[in-house]
Amino acid sequence: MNRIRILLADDHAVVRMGLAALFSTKKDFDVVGQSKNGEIAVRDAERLSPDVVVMDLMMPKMDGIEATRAIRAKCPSAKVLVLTSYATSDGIAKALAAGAAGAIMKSAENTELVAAIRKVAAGQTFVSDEIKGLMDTDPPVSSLTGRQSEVLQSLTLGLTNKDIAVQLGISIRSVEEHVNNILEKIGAANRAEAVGIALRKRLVKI
Amino acid sequence: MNRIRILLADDHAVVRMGLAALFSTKKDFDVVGQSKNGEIAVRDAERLSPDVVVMDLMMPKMDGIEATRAIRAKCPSAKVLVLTSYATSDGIAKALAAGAAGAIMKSAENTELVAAIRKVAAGQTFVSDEIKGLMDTDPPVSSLTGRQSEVLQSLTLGLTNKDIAVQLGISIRSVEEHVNNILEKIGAANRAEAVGIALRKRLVKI
DNA sequence: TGCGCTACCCGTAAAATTACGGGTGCAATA
DNA sequence: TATTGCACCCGTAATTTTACGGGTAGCGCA
Repeated sequence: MNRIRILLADDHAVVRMGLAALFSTKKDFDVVGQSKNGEIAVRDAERLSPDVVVMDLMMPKMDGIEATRAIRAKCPSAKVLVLTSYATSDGIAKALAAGAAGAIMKSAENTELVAAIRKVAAGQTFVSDEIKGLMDTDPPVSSLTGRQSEVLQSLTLGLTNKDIAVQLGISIRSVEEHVNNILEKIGAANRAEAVGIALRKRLVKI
Repeated sequence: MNRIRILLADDHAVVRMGLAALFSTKKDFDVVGQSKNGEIAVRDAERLSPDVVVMDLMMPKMDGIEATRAIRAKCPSAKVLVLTSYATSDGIAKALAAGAAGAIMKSAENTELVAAIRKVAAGQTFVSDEIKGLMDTDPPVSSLTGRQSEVLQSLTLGLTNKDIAVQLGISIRSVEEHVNNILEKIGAANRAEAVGIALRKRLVKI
């Protein structure tokens, strides 16, 4: 019988233990490893070649999105199931674009989680209803350009346009244009709202 | 032998399972209940009179701080140990003010968590070094007045001073004063930074 | 009773932001 | 090759925010 080989990637030891405890009750599940950050997860995935990687999005060293991309590149047979505590449309969209096969929230019931693992292991995709609803009611922002992300990050730190111009070595007028483009793209009426949206949707590092 | 009666309050089933699995390996620990939100935790604490409540801060229905306050009021013999994934100085300070006996991060190692439980069960306080460091490097904001909290919340939503004046039924000039007081109190140079600080420090609901 | 705190009110002026208009050069790509 | 998108540049004007100054009234607490 072919058991599903599972790698757990989460920085919280209690979460890894909980997942391991849950999966140990399923005869067709085999937890082959646990990784406490993204970097280690990538190495462990190469070493252990699991069928499914259960991936937290917020981890130190390397976040779940980058780790997902790296794992999909290095061992394409490993499916990635994103397991997150705070889901944002943009985060999920990025994870799926990076090659994740599914996404589910940590608040999900055990049965749903087990079903999700089986589904992605079978090569199908699985996105929980809760997350689907989120993607519908709050569609992801069309992605920001590199410059826009830099400027948005600076906005959240309270830099004025002049500050940003000096920091980036461009004119104030250009910064104003970047800011206006950001406001339009993320649907903010002003820079304070832009900061609110950026942090709530995790468009920048918190 | 008096085992330590423990109630687990966390909205994530996997975390509750992980904690239960960990504590089941300790002969002096007895997990007597699990609650998936703050409201239920308060009821369960009354019903089960545990020695220690392991309390997540971010939960639906009622957050961990309110739940801590309610539990300390209704059954003072129950010690509360805060277990959080994203610690902020303000959140921890509020939890301790609400009567929590300790605080530790979810990224803590199992041994530290077990030690923390034993310590608060024995009537001592326990704040992990990581959280102590956070409180030192980033001391909590002197608490905002009710009006200031309202205004700060509106700032994060991108309302202009005029909008807020209409919403609260006061003059723009008064709103300006509230905003200035907020900026000074939380150490922000302008409203965009105020929004950034408010959301990063969880001074308002996310 | 006096003190401090909060919630309000008012005016003026400088600074910053936002909203319009107009451009060029460059790189990728269809 | 033509188009598109991005990063830049410039000007003007309205609006908003921020920084000063001043004030009153109510409330709890020492």
